[in-house]
Amino acid sequence: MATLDGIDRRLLAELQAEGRVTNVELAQRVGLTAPPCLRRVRALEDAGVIRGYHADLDASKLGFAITVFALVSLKSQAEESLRQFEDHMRTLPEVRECHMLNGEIDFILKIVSRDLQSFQEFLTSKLTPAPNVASVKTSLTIRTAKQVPGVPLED
Amino acid sequence: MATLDGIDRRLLAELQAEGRVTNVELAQRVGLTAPPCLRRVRALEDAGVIRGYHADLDASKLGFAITVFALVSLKSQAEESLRQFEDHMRTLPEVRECHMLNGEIDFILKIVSRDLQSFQEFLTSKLTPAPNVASVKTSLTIRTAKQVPGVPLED
DNA sequence: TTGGACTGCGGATTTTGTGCGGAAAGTTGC
DNA sequence: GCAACTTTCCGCACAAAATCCGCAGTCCAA
Repeated sequence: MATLDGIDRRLLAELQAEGRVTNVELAQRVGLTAPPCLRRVRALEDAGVIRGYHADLDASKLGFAITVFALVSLKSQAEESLRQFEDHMRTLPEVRECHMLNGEIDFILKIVSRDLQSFQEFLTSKLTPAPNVASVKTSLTIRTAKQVPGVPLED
Repeated sequence: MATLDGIDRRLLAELQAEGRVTNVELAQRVGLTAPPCLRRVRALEDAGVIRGYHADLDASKLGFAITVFALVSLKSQAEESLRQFEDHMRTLPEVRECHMLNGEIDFILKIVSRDLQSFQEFLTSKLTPAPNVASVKTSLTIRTAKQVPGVPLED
């Protein structure tokens, strides 16, 4: 956990909100000139605080109408079984997120698919028959009210 | 849903994976020169296909140790009640995502917090007492095996 | 053939990125 | 307690690179 000063936090907040600002603009916003601003950003990248940058795409405009959350329980919670399941999830492009949870649900998945048919095809041919899967409960997203990336730096 | 050709799709895939590539680099990767490449990107931005760009930050390195999924049921599913709840969620910085679901669970939330104490403070003072909330079931994330933004353009 | 859309080229402007001098803050030794 | 040293980081200057505009040529489709 790196030691960050106030300027670093403002840099991160700005870049999280608007990842393609120019360095000169960014420097103005945080009250620096461009060179030290760039050096700080590079340092944050090298330290792994900034993992990368991503375009935020409109899924519906690209023909991905379906977002589903799947609650998965496994038959065995042995570490090797968990790893094996996670490795499998990493190979499936429809699975965008895979989180291991406490409690009786073992994993939650976020799945993005083009339509209901291709989702069900995915579910029955890729997810449910995966080794060690005990149960899968899925919930379709009706609408998304909020979708903000990252962490709440604003407080 | 915009009409995209193969070059557009490759542009989007590249920008989703690496949102800060320079335009000249991007142009090379998709087989264009820089000016038409930039015009395509601008057009995709204007069309809303690209909603924006965001830095991907390491939550743990910034002191946000806790990610929680909360399954929320409301007392009333009237449209006005749903809207009211969504509006409230939009005001809470800890709530990073809020999706309305089908089935008996009404909403799923992704919540990011600094530590267990501040999360429980948030839960008992902000979420559970929110108007119209019937029940909240939370699950702590043990570890995250996969976290990929956006849509599966690679297929 | 003509219109429309898009590409590639050239060049002005802006941005990125590096080397260097100097100020501020913290540290060591006396 | 204080001076000298070290460290760190800023801002300036300048070179390299990318952005982004006007313009002319090209490729389809009507």
